[in-house]
Amino acid sequence: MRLSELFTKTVRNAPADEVSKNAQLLIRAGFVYKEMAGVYAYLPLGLRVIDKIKQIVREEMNAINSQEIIMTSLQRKEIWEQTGRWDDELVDIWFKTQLKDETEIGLGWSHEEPIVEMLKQYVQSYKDLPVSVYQFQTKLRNELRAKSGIMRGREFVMKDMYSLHSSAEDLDSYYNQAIEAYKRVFNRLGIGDDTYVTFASGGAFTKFSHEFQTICDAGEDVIYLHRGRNIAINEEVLDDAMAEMGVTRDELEEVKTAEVGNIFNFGTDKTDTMGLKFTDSEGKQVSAYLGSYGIGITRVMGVVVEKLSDDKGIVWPDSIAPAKVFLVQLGENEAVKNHAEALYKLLSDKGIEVLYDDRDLRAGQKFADAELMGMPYRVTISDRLEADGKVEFSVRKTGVTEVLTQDELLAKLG
RNA sequence: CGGGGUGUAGCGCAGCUCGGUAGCGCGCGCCGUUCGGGACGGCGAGGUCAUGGGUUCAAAUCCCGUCACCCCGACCA
Repeated sequence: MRLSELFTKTVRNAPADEVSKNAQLLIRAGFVYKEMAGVYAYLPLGLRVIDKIKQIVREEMNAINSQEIIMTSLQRKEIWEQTGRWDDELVDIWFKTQLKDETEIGLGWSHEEPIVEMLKQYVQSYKDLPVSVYQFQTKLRNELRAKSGIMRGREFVMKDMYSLHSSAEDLDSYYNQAIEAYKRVFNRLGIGDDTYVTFASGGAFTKFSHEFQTICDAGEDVIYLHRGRNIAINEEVLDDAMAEMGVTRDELEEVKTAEVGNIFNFGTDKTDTMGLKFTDSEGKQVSAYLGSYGIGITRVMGVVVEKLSDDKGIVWPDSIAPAKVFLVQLGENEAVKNHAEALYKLLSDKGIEVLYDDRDLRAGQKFADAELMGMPYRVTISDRLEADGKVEFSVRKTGVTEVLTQDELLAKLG
């Protein structure tokens, strides 16, 4: 991608009404555009990040035999009335509207009920189980107050997965597979070290659910952490979980976190009320066991920006950076230009993504933009280096800079 | 939803107290000099002063309403 052709541009000042670090940096760097409070559009660079996060999640969900689908945003009132969750008293974040014929409908803030309803049509026998489906969906929630930039909006992208099983044991086993898959996801996203599987409040079938909480000052949750034993507990279930795990309050460290994922065992709670039954091997009708598993895709993006940026801008991990290399061409000298073009082509042909700064700007502006946008590596080609055909290689995260031959560069990027 | 604050050019801001035809910086366009850390000079474009009403000879400025946005709190399946 050539910066000369990219329609977005960087700006020095963030909008005054944007306070959160993630939104300030993402807006300044041209990754997102604010449509209204809590509602952000994703521009070319931001979309690339979203797509990469999705792809990592997709690979890990596919690896545990889940199948990707897309449910709908428009949802039927009747489905939600089955579990009582159409009620504004119970769910206060509904966006509701109506069809031209005045049929009341809701805009999807979650998809548990619709998914269960949909699966009723396909699950009749124990032979149809287990089944796991997931989707990337734009969730719409009428939050009273949006805040923290893209970390808590009224419209956001979430990966939600649902699994149905013929027994509690089978669900447990899958639930544990999902925990491991989630750990791999957060490791690959570059926040694994600070992300903890956390005890949170459960439901009718289990004492606890599990949240994936990432240490982050901009987060909204507080958890209690035992780093040595790798135990994390949400404050809402602190007493119960401490008893369960045999730890005391003074062994635990209080930290601020952002919830980047959660998994929940519904047992047969929802399938009972919604009537999702299958025929077991003895010919009896029984309710299926349901698990649900979420990851906030756009929230994770915000958390990564919050955690990994520095005073100069964003620092993307390799795995989700819009491009691996920010290629800077300094000056309009023919030889330099040709060299930069050739390197752009060479790297691109090798499958290395390059953001090529071919704009006619001064060095300072290009370097400042490179740092703001946060590609993992910067490669500079200039008059000064052209004599011996070398390039400058700089690591965004550490700032370490060295002059390399092309072969050395390729080795670094390989 | 309670409390507080802010709306003036694409972005950041001044002007409002004390009414008199709207200004600065960045960005943008053209010309020239510059060119490895956000250059400099010259010329130029760009504004229903959030919005509706009121007061007045005259409103960005004063009064009333509305909307939007931000912060704190509450809320967060």
